[in-house]
Amino acid sequence: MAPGHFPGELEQMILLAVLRLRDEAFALPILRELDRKAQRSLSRGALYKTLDRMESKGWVAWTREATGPDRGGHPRRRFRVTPEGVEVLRTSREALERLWDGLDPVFRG
Amino acid sequence: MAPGHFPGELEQMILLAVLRLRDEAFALPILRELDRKAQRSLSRGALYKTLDRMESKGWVAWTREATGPDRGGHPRRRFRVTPEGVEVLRTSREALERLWDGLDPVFRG
DNA sequence: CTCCGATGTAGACGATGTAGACATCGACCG
DNA sequence: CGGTCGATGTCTACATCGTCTACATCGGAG
Repeated sequence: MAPGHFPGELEQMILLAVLRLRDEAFALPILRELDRKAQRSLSRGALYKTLDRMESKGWVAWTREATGPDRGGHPRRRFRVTPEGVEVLRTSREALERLWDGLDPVFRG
Repeated sequence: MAPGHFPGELEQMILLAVLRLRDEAFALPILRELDRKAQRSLSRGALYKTLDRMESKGWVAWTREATGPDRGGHPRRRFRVTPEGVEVLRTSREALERLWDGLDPVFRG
């Protein structure tokens, strides 16, 4: 998209969580990953909303997985990051990287 | 503040630009730094709005610098990041760091 | 006096972040 | 069979963030 288009703070983290989970990127696992790795807890509604918005921007895509192993219920959605999604993530990371670069180490923690 | 409180994408970059500029953190220099280091261009209005919001959250503070060296005009505002601001920046960076950690190098660029 | 450049401020609005209520569908338990 | 529970999804409403354009100020240059 537009070169100056950066993903939001939450979008970034969700994109990363989906990448990390590879073929296990379903809603609940994503929530758990965010909570464990980033101390970032949010509701399912918030997650789906963001995921849907990113889908319309072409950063993620998904497929319905017909009913899980044993548990019944709605077919769940398996998410994946598109090449465009990887690209905006990379762009964002590089920008942050350059801004942190050279900063007094006392700020890094 | 609240443990789950992360700075927005733009807030993060502005905080970093202010840190980088040390005692030269005035509006225009911040805009230039963002543009050069992060290819992130925005209007002055957008910058001030964000800076003001961060002030009310206690992440930045500023002082009026009585008229510059020679140029006349309004006294300009010199910004600085507060300890709280440094803290949220650090938290955010660490979260992102952990999410990127271990990801296939092909995603990093 | 007027125009200009460096600043700041105000107002409006679209985009992002977030929660909570509500709906489905099997499994399991009387 | 009816009720409850857990894993899922969907929808609505709202708060916060990101952004621009227009407007106001104040010296210096013409």
